[in-house]
Order: sequence, then structure tokens, then C-alpha cells
Amino acid sequence: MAGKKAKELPYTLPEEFHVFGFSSDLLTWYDSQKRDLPWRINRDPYRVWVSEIMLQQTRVETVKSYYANFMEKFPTVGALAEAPEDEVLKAWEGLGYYSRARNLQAAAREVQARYGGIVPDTPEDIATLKGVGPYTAGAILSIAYEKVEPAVDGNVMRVFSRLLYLTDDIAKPATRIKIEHLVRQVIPRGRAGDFNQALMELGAMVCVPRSPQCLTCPVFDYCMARQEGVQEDLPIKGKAKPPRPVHLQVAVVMRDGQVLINKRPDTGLLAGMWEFPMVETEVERESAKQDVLNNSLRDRFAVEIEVLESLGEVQHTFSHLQWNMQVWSCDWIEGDELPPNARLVAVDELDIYTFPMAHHKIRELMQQKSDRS
DNA sequence: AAGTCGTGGGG
DNA sequence: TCCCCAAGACT
Repeated sequence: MAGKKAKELPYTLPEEFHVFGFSSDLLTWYDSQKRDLPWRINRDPYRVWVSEIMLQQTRVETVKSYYANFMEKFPTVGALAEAPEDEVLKAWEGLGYYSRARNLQAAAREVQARYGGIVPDTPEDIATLKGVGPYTAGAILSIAYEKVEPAVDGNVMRVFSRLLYLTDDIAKPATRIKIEHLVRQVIPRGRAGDFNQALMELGAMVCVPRSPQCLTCPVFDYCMARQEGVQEDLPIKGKAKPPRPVHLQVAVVMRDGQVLINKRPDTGLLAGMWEFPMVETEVERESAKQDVLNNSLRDRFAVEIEVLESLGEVQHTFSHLQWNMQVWSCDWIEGDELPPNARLVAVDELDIYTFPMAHHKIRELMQQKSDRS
């Protein structure tokens, strides 16, 4: 094995790190200070599963109301498996990362069919479920089934970076692997779920990204970064690229109190969400923009429109894109056969469909316009 | 490995 | 205002 190095060394905890004391002190703090969260009422695997999917890249406060509504509508794996996809998407509207909703339902159907409705309890089986990656697998296995598996999220990487003075870039996948190895050595048998949650709770409440509350930290004594006074400089994380600007022309096409909407493809950005028809443009001339819009609606919906007036501009920023939308009110001139992805819907009934936030902003623009006139 | 995939809160 | 970022997964 030429060039192969011993992999154990970088995954070994420092000799001076007192594992038992750390885990014990952290759990004692967690037992008395943990927040009362809706998904901590019990350890039902399905409840834990839904919460972990919702919490991916999403704040606790934001998730709370969505979680309550979702569990009421889809209280069991079976209920979620049998539900129409549109209802699941509607329950997810506004949460973002909508593929989570589709993957969750697809996985629920898989669990129903393959595992009799019981969420699998082994790393091998649970990892096959759509939307369940390394973190979520460890979270479900430890919290719901008390398996000794790490659940390394952004909180845990920050906590461990400071605790052990790790200078690895936490944006790199290899760093998560390394920290998983380290965490695994520290998980107390019998309290794996609480321990993983305690690490995350510490990251969320005390060992926060900016201005960590070291003076009230239950594991202050174990923290190498604090001893060196560098806790504010950790973790190391590469900077994200700025979002790329995109210029879009949006058509609000009215016909007898109805408006034309379009369902986006089931893959890619905002998959399966409804929208007002829009087309990307590069040109700067106003007339050319309207021509592009006319041509696009003719090609895609076999509809002839007339652009009436500009309703204004709307901006919406995603992680990687910045949509600069120019919104035009349009008249429906002719066309009677819409493609299956398009519909003409009464304005009062738009709420039935699931729209991303970018299009709710357009609806607000329409509302402002009608309020003025 | 690096890009794709949402949204809202807080410093 | 701007920028970071929050219980990540998928390609």
C-alpha cells in the first residue's frame, strides 16, 4: 500500500482531553437547560425524522409552526405516504429547499412499502432513504433508537473546532468525516441521542457563531480555543460565492378575472412549484424585453398577449442566484388550448397552489397596484 | 470538490 | 445595508 498513511492519528482525541468529564458535564447541563421543543415530546422515529428534515439549514423558530401543522396533517408514515404530493408541497410552502418535501414523501412511501411503515434502525437501511444524509441518519438513529452514531451538523463542527482547536475548513466534506470520528469516541452509551442533541444545543445556545458565551459554558474547562483566546476565530470556514444576478421578465396575464400560472419542472430550482410565467433576458431595451416576453408565451403556452404596463420590479435572492424581476401586466389576446403545465386560475383561488416566496412578492406588487386604483 | 438548492433572522 | 448563517443533501 504505497503512500497509505495511518488514518487513526488525526482522528484521535488529545491525551489531555477528559472524555468522561466532558460528556458528563455536558449532559448535566443539557438535562437542566434544554429547550422544550415540539419534537422532543417523545422519541417517535417518524416525528424525529420529520423534525430533522425540516431543521436542515433552517432555524428552530421557523420550523416550530411548520412542524405542528405538518404533524397534524400527516401524523404517521402512512398518512404522509398516501397524501397527494401537492398537499405535502403546500404544507412546505415558505420553508425553502422544497426537494426536502418531495424526498421526504418519497422516502415515506419507501418506508411504508419496504419496511411496513417502520422507520429503519440501521445505518445501512436508513441511509438509503431519500433526503437522509450522514447527519440526519445519525440524528434519527441516536435520538429515536439510542444507537451510538454521531450526528455532526454545523453546530457540532463549530463546537468541536473550538473545543479541540481544529483549524480544518468546515466547508470541506473531509472535515465532517474527521469530526464524526472524534464525536464517536465521546458518545456515552445509553445516552447517545441526548448527547448529540446536547452538542447541538450548546452550539445553538452558548457556543454560538459570534460572541460565544464562554463565561456560562458548561464545558469551559475543556475548551482549547478558549484557553488560547481564539474562540472568536473558529471555526475556519471558506467564504461562499456571491449570488449570480439574473434578469427576468414576468408576465401577469389576466383574462376575465383569471390569471395565467405555470408549474415548474419537477427537477431543479423550485421544482414542482407554481409561478407566473417568466423568461430570462439579457437585453436592456424596454421594447426588446416585451418582445422576448411575447415570444416566450407564444412558444410555451400558445397564447398571444399584449403587454399593457409595467407593474414594477421585484428582487429575490437565493443562495446562489439573485433574481431581478420586471413585472408586466398583460392582456390575453388569443389562445384556447393550454399545455398541461399551465392553468388559468381565478385570483381568489391562487392560494390553493404552492408558490415560492419570489412569487408571493409579485402577488404583493399586484395587490399594491390594485389598492392604488 | 464544488455547485445546486430557499428563506428569514440577527449583528 | 450588507453579510453571515441555520439541526445538509444531492449531483
